[in-house]
Amino acid sequence: MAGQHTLAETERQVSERLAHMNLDFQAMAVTSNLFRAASAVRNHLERTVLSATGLSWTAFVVLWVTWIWEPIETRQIADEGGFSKATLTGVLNTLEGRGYLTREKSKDDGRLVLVSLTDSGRKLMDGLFPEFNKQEQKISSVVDEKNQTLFADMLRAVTAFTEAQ
Amino acid sequence: MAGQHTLAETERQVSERLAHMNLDFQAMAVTSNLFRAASAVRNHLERTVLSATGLSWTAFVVLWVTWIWEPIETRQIADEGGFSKATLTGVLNTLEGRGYLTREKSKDDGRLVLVSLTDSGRKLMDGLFPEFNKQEQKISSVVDEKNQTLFADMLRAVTAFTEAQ
DNA sequence: TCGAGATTGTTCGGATGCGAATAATCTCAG
DNA sequence: CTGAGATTATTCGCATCCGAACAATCTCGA
Repeated sequence: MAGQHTLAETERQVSERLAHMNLDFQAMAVTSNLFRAASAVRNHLERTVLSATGLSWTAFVVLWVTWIWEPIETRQIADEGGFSKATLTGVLNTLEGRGYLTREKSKDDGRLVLVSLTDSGRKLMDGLFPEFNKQEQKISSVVDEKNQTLFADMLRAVTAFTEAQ
Repeated sequence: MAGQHTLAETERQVSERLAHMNLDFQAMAVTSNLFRAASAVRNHLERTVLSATGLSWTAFVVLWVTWIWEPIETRQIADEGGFSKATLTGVLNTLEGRGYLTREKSKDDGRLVLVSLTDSGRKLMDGLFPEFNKQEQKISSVVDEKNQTLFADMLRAVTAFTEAQ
């Protein structure tokens, strides 16, 4: 829940407190709502879809990326998922311990480690992702069908620009 | 950086691997780009604006919410910031230890704790937030001026719907 | 008034999360 | 061939993160 203040109340209070500072409130609204939305959706998906599996959000992302690209180099998982290599090492330990994936040294380059799903991990994702996608569909449906492409395009543009900085 | 695969390559690979599963790819694009964008922007702001201050992202959010609403109840900080009470306790310990804010028991309700910025904390935000907002402006500028309102509205709608679930 | 139930912040245990340092491996100019 | 520099995954220390259990406090019907 949004707590005591609605989004509108919060934005009113912000502009009141910061009125004298000559800021770009439009830009502030864009980024702050970006984080709010991402956080709300993540929390929702964790509670509705992930909690039953005992997977953390990051663990799910790791499994998902591996599911799509396996066998995949660890550095690419970290890139796709948006977290550090150090974080990934810990999550891979967790997921390997639960038998969802395996690590294997690359034969071409001894520095690299390749990650693949086990049968158990693949079975998990086969059952889990359709469920996950149903929730994605419900959430996305608040945006008009015709605007969804524009919405995704805007998000892509923000990502591309920011990563290029 | 986005790593070896562009956004387009990733989405192509996804639809190739999951073509047989009858999923809503439009919805998948919306949510996955939502997370990518939020993660990219957060990482960028951490590196460009926050790293010099030694503040974590969450610590900054706590300071920002307190800055806007002080004196503020801790439960509201957690609500506005989108993280748990348990997390907040730890971050408040850190920020209180650095002298940026103070905790005080509510006189009206002995269960509540009120948080306020110290002079040091207020001074920090006075200097830091305009810098932060400049980056927000740069990032938001990738979306047409006339579309920014629509963009923020879509994000607000996603948040409102998801939190109501 | 009073006590069962609700609410709040903290504590606890365990899993992320990151930057910096490290060891292993690869690259490529000389 | 070779060794200095680059690249990679891991380790380390520390700061988030969260759900669950907890103690303190409030509420409100009987």
